[in-house]
Amino acid sequence: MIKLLIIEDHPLVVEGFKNLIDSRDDFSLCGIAGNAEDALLLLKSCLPDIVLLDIMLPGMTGLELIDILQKDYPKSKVLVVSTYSQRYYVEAMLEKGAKGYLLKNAGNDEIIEAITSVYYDQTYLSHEIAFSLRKNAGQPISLSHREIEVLKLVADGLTNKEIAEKLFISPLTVDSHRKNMIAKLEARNTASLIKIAVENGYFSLRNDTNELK
Amino acid sequence: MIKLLIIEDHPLVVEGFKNLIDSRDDFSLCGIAGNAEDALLLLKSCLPDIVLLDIMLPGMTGLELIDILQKDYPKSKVLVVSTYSQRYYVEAMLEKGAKGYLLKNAGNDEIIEAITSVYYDQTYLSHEIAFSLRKNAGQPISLSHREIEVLKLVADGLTNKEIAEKLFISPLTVDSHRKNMIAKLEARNTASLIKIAVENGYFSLRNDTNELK
DNA sequence: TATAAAATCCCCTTTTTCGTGGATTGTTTG
DNA sequence: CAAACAATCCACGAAAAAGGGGATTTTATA
Repeated sequence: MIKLLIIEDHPLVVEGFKNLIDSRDDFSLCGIAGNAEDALLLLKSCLPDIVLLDIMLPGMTGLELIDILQKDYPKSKVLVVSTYSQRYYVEAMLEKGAKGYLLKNAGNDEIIEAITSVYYDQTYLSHEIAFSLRKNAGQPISLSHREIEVLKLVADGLTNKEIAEKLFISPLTVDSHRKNMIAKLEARNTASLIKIAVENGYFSLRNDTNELK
Repeated sequence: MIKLLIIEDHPLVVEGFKNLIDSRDDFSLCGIAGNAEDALLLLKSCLPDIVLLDIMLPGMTGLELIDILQKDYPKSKVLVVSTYSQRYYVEAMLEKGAKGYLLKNAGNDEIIEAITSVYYDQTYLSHEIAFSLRKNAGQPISLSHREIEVLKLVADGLTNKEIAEKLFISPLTVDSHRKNMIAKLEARNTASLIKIAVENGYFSLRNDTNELK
C-alpha cells in the first residue's frame, strides 16, 4: 500500500488525483494540502511514502518546501507535479532531491507509472522531459547566484551603473556578468537574454498578488 | 439541463471537471477534447450549451479556437478555464466573446457558479480577475498589432535595423514603436519592456515543442 | 465625415551596451 | 594539489538604444 500526500492548490487537479488514487487499491491518500503551511502540518500525522508536490503554490513555493521535506521527512519521496517543463525547474527540483518529475498533462497510466516507479526508488521523469534532458545533456546551462542576481536587476531595467551601485561592485563587473550570461544562454543581446531567461525559468515571473498589471 | 463540452489537455483537470459534472443532475457532459481539432469534430454532434475552454492547448490555442467557436457555434457559450490571470489573456478572450473566465485554482462552488452564471447569460469572472480588472480599469494598456510584431522580434534579439529589414520599414519607425511601447508599459528600457510584456502575456513564451532549452 | 488611433518617418545628443580581448583573487572539488 | 569555476576588475572602439522632441499619412470608427 502506497501512502500519498497531495500538495497542490488547484482543486480540479486534486480531484483528478483523488479519483485516480481511489480507483486503485494499492494507493491510499493520507492528506491534501493547498499550500506549504498546511502541508507541513499534515506531514507529521501523515508520514506519506510519496508526496505529490506542485511547484507553484501560494506563498511558499515547491522549490522552498522541498528543502524542508528533504530535511525533516527524508523517508517521504517527492514526486513533482508541474505544468512547467523548463529545465531550470526540472534540474532544481531533481538536485534538491525529488525522485520524479511529472507533467500535468500526463495521463492516468503515466501517473501510475510515476508513482510506482518512485515508490520503488526509481527516478521517474515524464517522457517529454526525459527526452529533452537527454538530448540537451552535456553542457547544462547554469547561471551562478551572482549572475541571477544581476539578471533580475537587468530585467527590472537597471543599467550596469545602477546595478553596480546597488551591489557595491564595479560597473565593469556587472557588464562582465551580463556578457557572460549572453554568451552562456546564447542570447543576442540583453532583450533576448531576458526572454530566454524567463522561458527557461531562471527567474520567476510569478505574480504573488495575482493582480493584472 | 446544461450541456457541457470540455476542451482541455490536462487529463487530471478533465477528471476533476468530470467528477463535478457527474455529481450534479443539472449538468451533463457531452464531450471531452484534448485539442482544438478533436474539439471541432465533437462540436458538431455535441452542440453544447457551454464550452469549458482551456487557453493553452497543444497545436491551436484557445485564442484561435474561440474565433471559430464564435463564428460556427454562436449558441455555445464559452467559459474560459485557465491558470493564466494576465490581463492580456483575460481581455483578449473576453473581447473575442468569451462569457466567463475561470481560474484553475477555483473551487467547486466557484466553478458551479461560473457555469450557471454563463448559462443564464451573465458574464462570470473569477474573483481575483474581477477585482483586478476593476482596480486597474481606466486606461487599459494595450499594444497595437504592429507593436506586438515588433516586440516579438525585439525579444528575439534583433536590432532596430534588422527588424526594419524584416518588416520592410525604416529603422526609425521600429525605434518609434520600441519607444512607444516603453512609454506605454512604463518600462525603463528594452530589457524591462520584455519582462513586463512577458509578465502581462503580451506575447506567449509557449514552448510548442515542449523542449528544455 | 470628423476625429482618433495607428503606422510611418525624421533629427540630435547622450548614454548604454556589445564585442573582443584580457587579468586577478578566491573557493570548490575531484 | 591542480583544475575548474565564480566573482571581481580593466581597455578600447563600434554599435545600438534612450530621451526628447516633431511630422505625415493611412485606417478605423463613432
